[in-house]
Amino acid sequence: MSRRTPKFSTPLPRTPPGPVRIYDTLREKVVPLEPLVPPRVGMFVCGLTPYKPSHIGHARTFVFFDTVARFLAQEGYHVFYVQNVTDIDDKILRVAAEERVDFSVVAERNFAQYLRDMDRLGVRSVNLYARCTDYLPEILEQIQELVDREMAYAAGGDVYFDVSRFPRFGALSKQRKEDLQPGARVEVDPRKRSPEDFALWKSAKEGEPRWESPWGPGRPGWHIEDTAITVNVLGPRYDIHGGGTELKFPHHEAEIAQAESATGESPLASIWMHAGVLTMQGEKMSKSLGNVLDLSSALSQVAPDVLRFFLLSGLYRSPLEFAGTASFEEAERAYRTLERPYRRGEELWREAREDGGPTLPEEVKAGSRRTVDRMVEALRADFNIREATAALYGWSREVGARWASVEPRRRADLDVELAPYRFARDVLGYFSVGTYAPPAAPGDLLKALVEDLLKVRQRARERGDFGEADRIREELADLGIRVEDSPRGPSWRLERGGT
RNA sequence: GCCGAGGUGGCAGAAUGGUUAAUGCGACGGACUGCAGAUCCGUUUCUUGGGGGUUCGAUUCCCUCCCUCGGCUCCA
Repeated sequence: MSRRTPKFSTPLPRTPPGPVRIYDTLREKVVPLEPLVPPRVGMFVCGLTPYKPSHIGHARTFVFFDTVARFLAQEGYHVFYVQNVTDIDDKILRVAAEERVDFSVVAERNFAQYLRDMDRLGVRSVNLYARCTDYLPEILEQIQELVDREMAYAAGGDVYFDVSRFPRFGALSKQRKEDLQPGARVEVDPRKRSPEDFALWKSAKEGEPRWESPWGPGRPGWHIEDTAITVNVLGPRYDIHGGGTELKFPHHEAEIAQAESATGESPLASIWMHAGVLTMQGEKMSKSLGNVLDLSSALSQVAPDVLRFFLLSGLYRSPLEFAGTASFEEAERAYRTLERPYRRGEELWREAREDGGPTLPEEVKAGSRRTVDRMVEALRADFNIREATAALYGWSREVGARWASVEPRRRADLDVELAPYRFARDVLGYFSVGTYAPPAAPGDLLKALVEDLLKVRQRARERGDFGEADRIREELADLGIRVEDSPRGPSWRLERGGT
């Protein structure tokens, strides 16, 4: 596949080539994406530590980077997207100890749940989920390399990275060593030579899981797995590193220090992307603060497609405020006003004639193309999803009037009119993610009964007995069956949570 | 204290050194409908946190003050 080849099942208007521009935290400006080995793009995003079920704050980051990967693929890049899974760490051990089970039970249970939730949200672009515990040889090798180069030192079974040997430490987060407040939030380990040093290897305490190492039995520190994984999977340098903004310091600084010291190559990642946090009542949603909404609870309150839409609203770099149910309700209304015309268009497409070419006026075809162009341009400008969505709203107004009529249509025309929606579907994941439970799977018996009732109602309407007609409609509504009249006759569907 | 990101209409939330500051939600009016819904059309509200500066012109650039959020070794 060459660059710029659309991946769509239906032809999409060609958008003129142009670079994707992304804000790079390290350089503090928007820079063009220039892959090291075009058209390949290597992308790594810091994954989660599955010690608890994940929440909608995590989902924001991962839904966003899923969209990044989808868009880059749409732009013709061959994306390889890696996410790590920190399946061994202090908190997992703590939970495992409480439950009296092996740490892997806790990690695998929560990770499996995470995968199910991500699947429901339409996150499907990750090519490799790399578990820390699957990379012990690579981790040990990288630590050894750092020790050999005297960038790290062993101390009582632990191994620490010597930050004083890496002057660029702090470049990403713009922190100067002297400005840091050691111990501001976390106790300083007395075995470190300097407070800013960080652990590469932690010696095993009594009863803890352990792996053998030249420094004694223990387990990897928090930061080392990511670079051991990326150096081996993506190489010493790669194109995009993503993660939540709160990981900038110290985690991403540590990654840079480790990888660049171990490989001697720089920069580790060409572009550092940071997704803003999800806040709740003005505070970061955080597992440790406890102000979290678990993904599974969220998905019991709101349809997955609406949740995805909500998480993608707003600029990815800014904080996104979650105001509880009100946020979901507003997102739902906003999303459905896009979804309704899309569904209508696809329905018309299914009913349309297959033969013949497009008959739409040129300005309609141009309008469709302009809309897609505007969406592509918005996404190329540092993933402005909001602007891309605004373009789709504009297009919805245009097709809304045409699609209200009952004239017969051609598929070729509808392909043109649907192109902007299909772009949103494929790239942003709108309209393609699960909606409320039974989408419309009424049994045959129910179907027959409802259709019969609607015939009775139609006869009542025809003889002007609107009282009876409305009564039938209301009674059906009470049963969760929604009836709507249109020039094409009545239609009905099961409401959310309906029969 | 230090670093970073922000403060835009009733709400959410974009954008730009220069015509009337997107878009959505809400509200109001109209068309369509027996009614409702959906759809379409129109209206509604901000002069862009306070102050100062640069400029022919700033919401957009600079300075300063106030406030919010994130980070300063648990965190997506």
